[in-house]
Amino acid sequence: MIDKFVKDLNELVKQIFSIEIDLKDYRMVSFTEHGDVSTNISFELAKKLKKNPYEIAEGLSKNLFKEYGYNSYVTKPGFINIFFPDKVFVEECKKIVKTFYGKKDFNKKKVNIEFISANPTGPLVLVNLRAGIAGMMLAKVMEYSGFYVEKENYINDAGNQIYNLGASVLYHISSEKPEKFPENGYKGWYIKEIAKMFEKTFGNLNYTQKNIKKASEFAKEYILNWQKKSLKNFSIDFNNWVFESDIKEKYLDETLKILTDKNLTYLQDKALYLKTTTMGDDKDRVIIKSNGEHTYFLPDIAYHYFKIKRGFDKLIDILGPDHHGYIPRLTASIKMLKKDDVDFDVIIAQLVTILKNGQKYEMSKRTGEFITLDELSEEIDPDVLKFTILSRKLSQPFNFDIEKAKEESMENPVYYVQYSYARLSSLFDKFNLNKNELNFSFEKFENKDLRNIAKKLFEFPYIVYNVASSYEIQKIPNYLVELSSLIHQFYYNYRIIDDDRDETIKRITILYAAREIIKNGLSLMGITLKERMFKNEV
RNA sequence: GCGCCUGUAGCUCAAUUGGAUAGAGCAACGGAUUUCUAAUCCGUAGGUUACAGGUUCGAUUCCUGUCAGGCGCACCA
Repeated sequence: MIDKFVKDLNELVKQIFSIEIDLKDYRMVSFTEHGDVSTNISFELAKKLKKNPYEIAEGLSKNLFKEYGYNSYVTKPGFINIFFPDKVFVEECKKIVKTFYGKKDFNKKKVNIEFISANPTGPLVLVNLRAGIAGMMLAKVMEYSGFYVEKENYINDAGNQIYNLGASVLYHISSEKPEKFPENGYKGWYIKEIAKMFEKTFGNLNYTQKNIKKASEFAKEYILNWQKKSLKNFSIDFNNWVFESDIKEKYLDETLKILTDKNLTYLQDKALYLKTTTMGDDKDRVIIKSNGEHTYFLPDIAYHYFKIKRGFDKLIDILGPDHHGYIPRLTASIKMLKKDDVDFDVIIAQLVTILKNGQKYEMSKRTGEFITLDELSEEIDPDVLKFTILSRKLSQPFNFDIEKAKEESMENPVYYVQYSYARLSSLFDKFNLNKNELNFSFEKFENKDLRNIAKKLFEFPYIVYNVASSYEIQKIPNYLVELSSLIHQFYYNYRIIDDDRDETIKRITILYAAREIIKNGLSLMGITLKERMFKNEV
C-alpha cells in the first residue's frame, strides 16, 4: 500500500512540476498520528522551485484526490497527511494471518555474519552475550528481508595466548616448574580446575614445551565446549565455527601470494608490509615480522579471503569497541582481495558495564574477576537479558545493574509484551476461536482504537527492513512495546467478546493479526512465547 | 597529541536517520477491578537534550569550538 502511494506521489510530482525526485535520498513518507502516513515532499519541492511549501502542499493534496482518490489534508508549514480507506488495513490483516507477512522472497544475496569470536582462553562474559544476541537477531532479520545468511564464529586457536593458556594450566600441577607464574598467563579460578582435570587424565607432567602444548590443546577443547554450553542457554548457535589454525594451514599462503602478486606488499627493515594506505588506512601494516613470524593481521586477512571465496555478497563483522582502530586496515585488505562487489560492514557493539547495586563491577579476564554467562543465566531470566540488550542501540555503551534486573524483573518490558500475547491467547481460547471464522472483508471500523491497532501492524515490515539496513536492533523491541501498549489499552477499555457476534469477530480478527505480529517480533528476538502468564505463579 | 564512541527526566534507555507537543520503564504521588488475566489501565510530578555558536521552513540529530567520560593509536593477539 505504501509502496503504491509512493509511486503515485512520485508520478504526480513528475506530472505537475516536471521534477523527478529520488525517493530513496531522504525520508519522504512516514507513519504519523496526524493521519495514516505523512509526507514532507513539499519542503523539498519548495527548495527546488523557490516557492511556498504550504501552497505546493495544497496543490498536491487536491490532485492526490483528483488523480488517485487519496484523502489528505495539509498542516502548518506544509506537511501532507494521508488517510487510507479502512478496508486496506483489513486486507493487510488477512496477509498477516495467511502469509509470512512482509517476508521478502529470496533475493539471491548471501550474507555472512560473524560475531562473538572470543578467544578460547576463558568463559564468555556479558559483552559476548550482547554481540551474540544481536547477531542472532540480525541474522533472522536479514533472512526475513530476503537474504541467505550464515552465522559464523571465528576462533583464534593458534596464537601466543593459547601457549600462555597451556603454560598457566601446566604451572599449577607441575612439580618442577619455574618460580614465577608465566608472564601474560591467565589467573582465573577455572585455570586451576582445568589443571586438576588435566592432571587426572595425563598425570603429573613436567614443565616442558611439549607438555605445555599438550596442556594448551586440552584447555582449549575444554573451554570451547564450555562456551558452547553457555551459548546454548541463550539459544545462540552458528552455521560455522572457523578455526584460525585451519585458516593458517589452508589459506595463508594463497592470500599472501595474491597480495604480493598484486604488488601490494614491500620489505622494509626485514619485515613485510601491506600497503593498506592505498586503501584509506593511515599507515601501512606489518604482516610478516622481521623474525619470520606473521602478525595476527595476516590470518585475519586470510579468514576474510576465505569468506569472499565462498561467494558472500555481504560480510558483517560484529566487533568490540577495542577493535575500532582495526577497521580501516581490515577494510583495506578486503578491498584488495574482493572480486566483484562485496559489501563489508563492521558493527561495533559498545561496552556493557555491570553494576551491582549501583557500584561498578570491575572485570578482567587476566585476573579472573568477572561474571560469567552461566552465572547470569542462572540469576536472571534469559528473556529479560535478551530484551534488555536488544532494546539498546549497539553503538551505545550501557550500564546493566544485576540486582536491579532481578528486583525489577516482574516489571520488565519483556513481560509487558509477553503478557499482551498471553492475554490474547487466553481470550481466543475462551472464544473458542475457529480461524476460518475470521472476517477479512469488512469495509469500515466502528472503533477508532481498533483501527489504530490495525494501522500499527502495518508498520511492522518497514521496521524490520529498516533494521536489516541500519542494524539498529532496538527498533523491534521498541515497536513491540508500543504495539503491546495499544493492545493492553484496548483490552482494558473495551469488552472484546460480547453478544454482538459480528462485531466480536471483527475485533477478534484484528487482534488475532496483532498477536501474529507479536509472535513474529518476539521470534526475531529469540524470546519465548507464553500462552499463559500469572504473576502469583512466579 | 591524534582517531573512534558517548553525553537526553532522580536511575536505565528511546526518539520513524533533519520533522509536527523530546517519549517509555523503574523510582515518587493519586486514582481504576461484582466483567474476557491488575504482570493491566488512567492521572500528577519530573527537561535550557553537557555548554557556546553556526547551517534552514524546522536541529536531540548535521558543521565548528569548549568541557566531561570510555576505548583505541605495536614487528601484541
